[in-house]
Amino acid sequence: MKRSAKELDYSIETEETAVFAKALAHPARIVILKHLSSQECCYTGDLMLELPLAQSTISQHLNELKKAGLIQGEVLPPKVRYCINAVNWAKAQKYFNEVFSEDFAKISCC
Amino acid sequence: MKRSAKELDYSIETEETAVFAKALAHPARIVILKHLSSQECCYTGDLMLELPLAQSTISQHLNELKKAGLIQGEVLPPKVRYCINAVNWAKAQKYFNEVFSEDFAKISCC
DNA sequence: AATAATCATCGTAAATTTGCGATAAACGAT
DNA sequence: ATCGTTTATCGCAAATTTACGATGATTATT
Repeated sequence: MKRSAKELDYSIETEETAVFAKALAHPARIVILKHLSSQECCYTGDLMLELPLAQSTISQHLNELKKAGLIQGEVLPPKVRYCINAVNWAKAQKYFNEVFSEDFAKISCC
Repeated sequence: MKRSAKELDYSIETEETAVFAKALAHPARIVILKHLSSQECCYTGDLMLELPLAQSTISQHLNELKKAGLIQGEVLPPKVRYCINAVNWAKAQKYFNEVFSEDFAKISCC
């Protein structure tokens, strides 16, 4: 890794797509996102029942998703309720649709 | 990372979704995929014109995409022609659509 | 047989990711 | 004021990712 983080070698959209993809790049985070998008909201404790991971690890995964902008947390002491971030969710939908806009089902390329 | 790679803690679909997402989790690979899906096929040399990376690094990224199943290479000495893998491309489309099936545009969750 | 072109692989270094237990922080309830 | 509940953060270790230059492999051309 010799490249500076400040250089801008790619378009904003390309960079953001990669950030969203990285957020999805772990099965635990897929589980969390699917759970949140089907159940509207949930607490960290709920996720501990669905994941084979320590509480601290789940908290880290939640933080990854938050950093990527896909979820948001509302503090309701002593709990924290997590939900999908609607704005960035729509953005991610759009970006992934663009990546996969082309359909190769009937094209025999090679 | 204390967990064994052999344990199966998640569903096959969840694991595969994460693998596809990891393949997309770098801007260079987004560029490659977009290029391939718009241009049908291309050679490694073509990608060197579009990416600020060394040839060996691009080769590694191509290998990542190949391992994830999203692309395939046909050896045409001394070149190699890369294309989208239609079967897994369709699979990835389906998986991402499932993750993002829910629409939060009009739902005020939190 | 030697050369040029193209791409993969090797070796290495730095950064990041993933995981855990332990501990801290926040707050309601007692 | 202390205790229990819930979640975040710290510190650490192991694994993986990303990047490069150098080298190797393959094959057409000379």
